[in-house]
Amino acid sequence: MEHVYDHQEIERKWQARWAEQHTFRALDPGDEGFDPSQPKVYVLDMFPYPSGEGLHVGHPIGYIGSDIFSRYMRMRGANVLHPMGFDSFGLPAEQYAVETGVHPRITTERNIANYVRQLKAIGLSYDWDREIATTDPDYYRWTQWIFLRLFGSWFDREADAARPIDELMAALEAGERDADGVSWSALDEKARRRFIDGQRLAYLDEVMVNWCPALGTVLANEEVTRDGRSDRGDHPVYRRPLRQWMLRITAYADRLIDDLALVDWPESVKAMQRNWIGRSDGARIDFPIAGSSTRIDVFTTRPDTVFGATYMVLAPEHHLVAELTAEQWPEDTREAWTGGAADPASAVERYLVEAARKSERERQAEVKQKTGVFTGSFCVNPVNDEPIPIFVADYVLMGYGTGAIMAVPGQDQRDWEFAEQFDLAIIRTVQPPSDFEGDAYLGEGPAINSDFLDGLDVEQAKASIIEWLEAEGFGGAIVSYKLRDWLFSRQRYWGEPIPILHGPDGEMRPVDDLPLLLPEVDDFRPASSDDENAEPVPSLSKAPDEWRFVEVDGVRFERELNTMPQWAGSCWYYLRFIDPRNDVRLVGEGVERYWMDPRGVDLYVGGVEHAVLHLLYARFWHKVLYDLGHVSSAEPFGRLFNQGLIMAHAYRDGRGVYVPADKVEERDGAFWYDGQQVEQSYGRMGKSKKNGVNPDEFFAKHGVDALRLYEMFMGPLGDSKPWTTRDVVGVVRFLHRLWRNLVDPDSGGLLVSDVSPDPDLAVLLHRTIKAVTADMVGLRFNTAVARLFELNNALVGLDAVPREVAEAFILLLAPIAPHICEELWERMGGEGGLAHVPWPEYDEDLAVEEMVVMIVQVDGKVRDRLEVPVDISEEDARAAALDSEKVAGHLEGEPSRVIVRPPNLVNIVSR
RNA sequence: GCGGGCGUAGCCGAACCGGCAUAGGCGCCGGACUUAGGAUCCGGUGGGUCUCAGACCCGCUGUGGGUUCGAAUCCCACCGCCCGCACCA
Repeated sequence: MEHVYDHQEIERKWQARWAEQHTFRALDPGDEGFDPSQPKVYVLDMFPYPSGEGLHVGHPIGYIGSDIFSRYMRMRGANVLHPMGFDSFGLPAEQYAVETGVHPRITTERNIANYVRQLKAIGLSYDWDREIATTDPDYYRWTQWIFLRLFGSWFDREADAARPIDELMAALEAGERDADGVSWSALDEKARRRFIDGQRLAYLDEVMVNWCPALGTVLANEEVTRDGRSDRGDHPVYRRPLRQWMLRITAYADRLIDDLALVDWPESVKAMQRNWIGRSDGARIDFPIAGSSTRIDVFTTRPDTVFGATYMVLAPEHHLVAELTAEQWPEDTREAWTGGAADPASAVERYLVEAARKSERERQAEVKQKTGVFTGSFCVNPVNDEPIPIFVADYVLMGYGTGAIMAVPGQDQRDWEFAEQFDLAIIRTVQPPSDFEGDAYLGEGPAINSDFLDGLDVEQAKASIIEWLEAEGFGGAIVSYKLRDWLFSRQRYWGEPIPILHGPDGEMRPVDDLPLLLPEVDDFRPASSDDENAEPVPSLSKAPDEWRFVEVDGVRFERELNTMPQWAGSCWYYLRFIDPRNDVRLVGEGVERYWMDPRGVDLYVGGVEHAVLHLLYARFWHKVLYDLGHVSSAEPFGRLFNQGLIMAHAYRDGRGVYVPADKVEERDGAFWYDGQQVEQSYGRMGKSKKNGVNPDEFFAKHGVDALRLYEMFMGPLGDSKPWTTRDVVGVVRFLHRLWRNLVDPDSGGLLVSDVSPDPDLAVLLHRTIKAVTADMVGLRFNTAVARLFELNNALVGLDAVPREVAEAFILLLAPIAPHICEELWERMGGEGGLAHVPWPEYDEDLAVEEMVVMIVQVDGKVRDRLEVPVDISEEDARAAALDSEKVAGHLEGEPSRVIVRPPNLVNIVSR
């Protein structure tokens, strides 16, 4: 028994050979050996952040799936680009640096080396010559370059596209455009600059941010917990305005929605993106203030209900709050409206202080209990001149619509609740059905109490009132979005420096000499404080003065000290893989067109957690680059696939402490660890739950091919499913069985001969080729593996496997379990490895049996099975079925009908 | 509340178009090999009945309806679960 399957030696041998021979190098047009007649396929994984913990077996499932597809497409002859790199800027390395003083660059390099080792151990067929890291200056040089394109562009609404800002300036100077209604020639230099800077796709603006003094940085909304504390470290987070870099993603809102029609993505991801962008069509209505030129502009999706507007609400941050706060309470002010204050100013003041103290999360947690206060002022309903009291309440958000609403309690549940609480009038303007029992009525119905709208249905009433508003100058149809511009600056060290110089007078200049390297600092600690009023201080303010200050034309400029968020590098990395060493361009034009035109990346595999942010940001950048002529496809990722998570059971003892999952035993329907009963739970695999499976141990025991097979065989690639160590033995047996079927254990010689397969085996082989081929394209690797199991089982006990069968089998399995297949292929005389050996073809005639089983049903129940020729005629099938004795026993009298579907089925209807 | 998706055996799952429900794997049962085996190999595995190497019958895809000769598949209602968003006017 010398010649058994030794996975370790085989893996070492073939992984070394792939590396040596650059087996998976992707050839570009013009490269030696490049075949322009073949189609191109760009297969991309979402590149990882190289964390210090390395990979566990749950991580690579998507990589294995995309690798199988890549290997399959190579065998199909396609030119395959399948690269890997690292999204290596980010907080953990910086945090680690704060704790240990080790420079993030060192940590990052170390972690990347470990990741590369682990990924290579899985046998993934990346073109490692194209490896990139977002922290590499040769890479982030181009991230900075793209930022400068954003800075140097504006969004032309008429063209619905970004254009270089020089073209805007030329048009202004030529008098073809004006600056928001003001003639260009009427503006001084500073005003002109302010206007231009306000038009850029990358611009500075004062916005509300999540400020965490303890961490010394602003945080993205996703980094703040529901109770208004920092996700990392659980520190308090405050809302405050701050001047920050913003990217004008909102200009692309409609294109980001519309172009989802161009891509083959999961419907759920498209839905999430649409939802995030949150387009809603409605109207703006301006409510005049009596005796003033001021108007309150509101956004509503239900302009048809305007006759039912019984009060107004401004968000606490609304710019008109101060102006509309009256000196004294009007006579008919109710007690519930005042908050118990002596005058409107103090009531509003007190309310604003409270509202500001609350985080957005806290605000949302108070959905049940509405709060608010009367300003003492009224506006006028333009449709009927009724006075309407104006309130300030934080259930209206400044960030959506206009930050002010007309409240229509009759048709809005939130307004209803507020109205009940504050004793405000409720007027229904849509007639609910007679059996309606709820509060606010949101459904269809004829308009009532609405003057000239009465009797119209909702859609007609909307159209009618919008026409009226436009005619009378009180507003009109508008569109509102939930999407906001992208807050792009961070006060962190470990990110791309923003390449801008600030001069006196607010002048900004781009840094053209890229890359702008991160300066060295002694201390990576962010400026931390427990004072909520502390000013945010970027880490780069600790850079030496030589870096911070630059003299340009005799004037002292200061460098921008904020860095970019982690999303920046991942917004365009798929482009750099195409041309990773180009030092004159982001990506060469010819190769970019070859790999990206017309649908972009052909298969993009990654986790659904990136459904919105990464994928939306990347699409935005891509569209800007497209508008400016740097890329040739409208969308970056033509086909997206989300792999499912590998889940695992975890176990906790009586104290709630996790115990090692691999040491837990099941007995009598309960789970036991070390003599005591433990409780089972289910969730993501992870170190803290002690339910992770170490890949190194797995490889040592069963091998990489077993891991790849197992993870693909568990179930559909897109589903989340539980890791069950017990089940692994199935694929291990499969591999040993395969080896035994082809290799003589005594001599090590091949059990393969040049005989033809018998007809049954030939049919099975060709059916398997057909099925596996279809599964490869559809990424249904679980069923592909099942088919290969069947074929393998059919070879058991043969004295010799027909060569034709053995070769095809190895080729079919090769993308999934490449190591054992390379070894067997070589032993069978194949030369040069099998990465580019043509995929087996099936013969449709051979995939069909001559005789098949036809089922005979009586009233839909199977009563007999008959062996019939595949090409049986309808008449013969009917006759054979009616001839069946078993059928006769279930028939009384003449059948009323006979359905014949040769050669599969005959259904006899007795009734 | 809104949006997306799912429910098949003891477990993971298969079944592109409506046509033999449960392929493949695990587990379990039996056998072989063996000093032994939780290793490996071979066979069986929805339930029931009988005259038990076989035959016959029945049931079955979360629940209840509908369409159809025929439904896991299509339609309606309900129940349960997962994911995302959520005071978005």
